[in-house]
Amino acid sequence: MSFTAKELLTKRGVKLTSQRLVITEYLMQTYEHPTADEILAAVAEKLPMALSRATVYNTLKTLVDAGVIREVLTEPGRTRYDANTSEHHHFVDVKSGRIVDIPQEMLPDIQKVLGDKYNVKSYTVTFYGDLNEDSK
Amino acid sequence: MSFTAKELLTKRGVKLTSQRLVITEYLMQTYEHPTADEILAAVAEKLPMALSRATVYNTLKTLVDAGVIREVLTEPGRTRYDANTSEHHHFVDVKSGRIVDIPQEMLPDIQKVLGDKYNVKSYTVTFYGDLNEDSK
DNA sequence: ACCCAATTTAGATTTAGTCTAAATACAGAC
DNA sequence: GTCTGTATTTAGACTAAATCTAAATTGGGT
Repeated sequence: MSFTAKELLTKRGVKLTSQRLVITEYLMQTYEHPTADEILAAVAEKLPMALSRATVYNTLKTLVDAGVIREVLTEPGRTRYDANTSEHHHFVDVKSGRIVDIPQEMLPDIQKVLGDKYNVKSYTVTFYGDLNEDSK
Repeated sequence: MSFTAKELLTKRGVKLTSQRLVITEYLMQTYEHPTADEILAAVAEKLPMALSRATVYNTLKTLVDAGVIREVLTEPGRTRYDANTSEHHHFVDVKSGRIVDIPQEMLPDIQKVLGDKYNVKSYTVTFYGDLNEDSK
């Protein structure tokens, strides 16, 4: 049901390296939708081995291409990453910047409403607003 | 019904300058969702006066803050701009990169479905897929 | 015409991301 | 286990997008 990072990479045909494993593991256990630099900082500090900026970017590209993670675009100029690859969307709390996952099932299916003219392969919905804290 | 750039800026409390006018006019007559650099290139070439990069960025920020234009985030690392401020969404043709406006009315209203926990102020839907060319 | 605040400007700076070429790691053949 | 070739990682140079700075310009109000 729920895969380890190692199983997931293998399943998706990504060769195992310690850098790829540790980046994937980090993304799987955070809900923070971190940027590449945040990933570098977080992973580098808990690692004995070195980890270069280029490797973080290379690895993120590899993982996105393999479908292991997704890019999240919610603000200008920064790309964030999300290990949740189930179909889902995002809610941005505009005060804190916190990004919360919104499962596909919470929304009506709008994939089909566009009709023949548009062959929709995927879509993302990004909500902006205030997250009601007491119902966290 | 349909405003001139000058009327729109005045209505929104943005002081008139020739740079602001010409950038707003350019955005109002294109459907290309251009980046800041594309705006600079397009506007600079048809202008007698100079126009600096900083002014383009300053002006775009001013116009976004005043609600005259919107930012469009469809791809990593590049911010695009759209003078269509009616509630609408975007379809990205993944082959050509062309971005097409999708009016709010084409979609079910998903503003309300999230319930009390989320106070949605705005949302954007971005579709990715193939645009069927013969029905253009 | 003068003044003051807002705007524009060139260019330096910052930040996100890419590229390059050398070093390292790893899987398969033996 | 060692060899060998390809893939991966690396440091650091580089590029591109956006911001900052401080000086020059503009333009409305008197």
